Amino acid sequence: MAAEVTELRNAASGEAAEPRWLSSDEREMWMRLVGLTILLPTAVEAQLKRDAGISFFEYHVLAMLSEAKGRTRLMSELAFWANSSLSRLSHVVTRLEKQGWVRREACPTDGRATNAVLTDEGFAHLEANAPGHVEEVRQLVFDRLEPGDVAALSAVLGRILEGVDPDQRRAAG
Amino acid sequence: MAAEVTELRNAASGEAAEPRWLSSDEREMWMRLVGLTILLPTAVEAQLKRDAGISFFEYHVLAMLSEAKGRTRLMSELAFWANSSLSRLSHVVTRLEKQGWVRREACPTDGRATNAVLTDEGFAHLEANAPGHVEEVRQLVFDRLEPGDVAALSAVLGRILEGVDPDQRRAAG
DNA sequence: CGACTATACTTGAAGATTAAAGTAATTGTT
DNA sequence: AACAATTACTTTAATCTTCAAGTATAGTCG
Repeated sequence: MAAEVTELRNAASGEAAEPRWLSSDEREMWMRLVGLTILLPTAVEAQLKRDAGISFFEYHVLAMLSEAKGRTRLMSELAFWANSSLSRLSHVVTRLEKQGWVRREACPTDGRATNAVLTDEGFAHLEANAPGHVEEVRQLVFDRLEPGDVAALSAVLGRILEGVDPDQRRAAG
Repeated sequence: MAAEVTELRNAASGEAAEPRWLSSDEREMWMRLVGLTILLPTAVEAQLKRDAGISFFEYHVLAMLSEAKGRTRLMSELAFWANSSLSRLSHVVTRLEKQGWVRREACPTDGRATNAVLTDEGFAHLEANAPGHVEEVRQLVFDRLEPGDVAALSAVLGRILEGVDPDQRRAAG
């Protein structure tokens, strides 16, 4: 009975008795995934910084605004599309406002809310730098994929993303 | 002849005349990849911060040290394995040193170089928190993959990584 | 209607990262 | 051997992000 208790101890509490260590193939994949999460943004950022004087995150914020109708989004919506906390976004929008690329407007229907609006200057800056950016993304990513990889990768990434943020809404910060 | 010149203008300079915009499938995949590079590290970090009081990057540095022979690596080697600039690593090692998890040693064969060494306390801390970390990685990533996904993903990630840092050595910072 | 809680941000300070210089040792050059 | 260039970091300062509060408006419930 004593042995049984030992064996069941963790199972009953919901914890695995023995860690489910990664196999060497899994470990290899994980190392690559970790490397990618650091190196890919860094590489994309280098091009944008050099050619557009802007960070990847700032570019992405402008891009998400440019696609919204009226080039306008609520801060909280924009934060979601930019994978950002509200706090981070607020600081960045302040900077973008100073550059004249974004403007804040009070939301007419909700007194608490703020709309971020892409200005014409902001749109022009985005438009001017989009070709260089997509070319970089192509060279770094898509030119290295084979037919079928896009669909396969997209599906796998989608499944991982679901778990990373189940309710699809990032917490406040 | 005038038209011909126009057509060749950019081709000759090596620039694409018309940007190679992403298709909607490619765009979808890119958005997911961008989301992953932000959300996955954030999620992993949350577990480590909560349970180990350590950042993902710090954990990774300790892990890369633990696998080296003598639990020792040159700063520049460690920076490579941690996907880090030397500057960033230097700051982090200073912090880890203050916590007693890492120690610096002069390299005996090269007066310019510094070895980072994982202390027993550092190893113990890593050992204590590794199970929780791998369990989180399993839940976030591997439990969501189907058979064959590991090999396929690993291959694709490997190809992208080659382009992101062709010489496999990150520049100094 | 009035308190109470929740939502939607904004702000200020603390902590981390990046960028630019600075230091020191080593290697290559003549 | 002397000098320049390179390598391997470290350090300082500027920038950015996160964290913890703070503010104001909007719903909710008695």
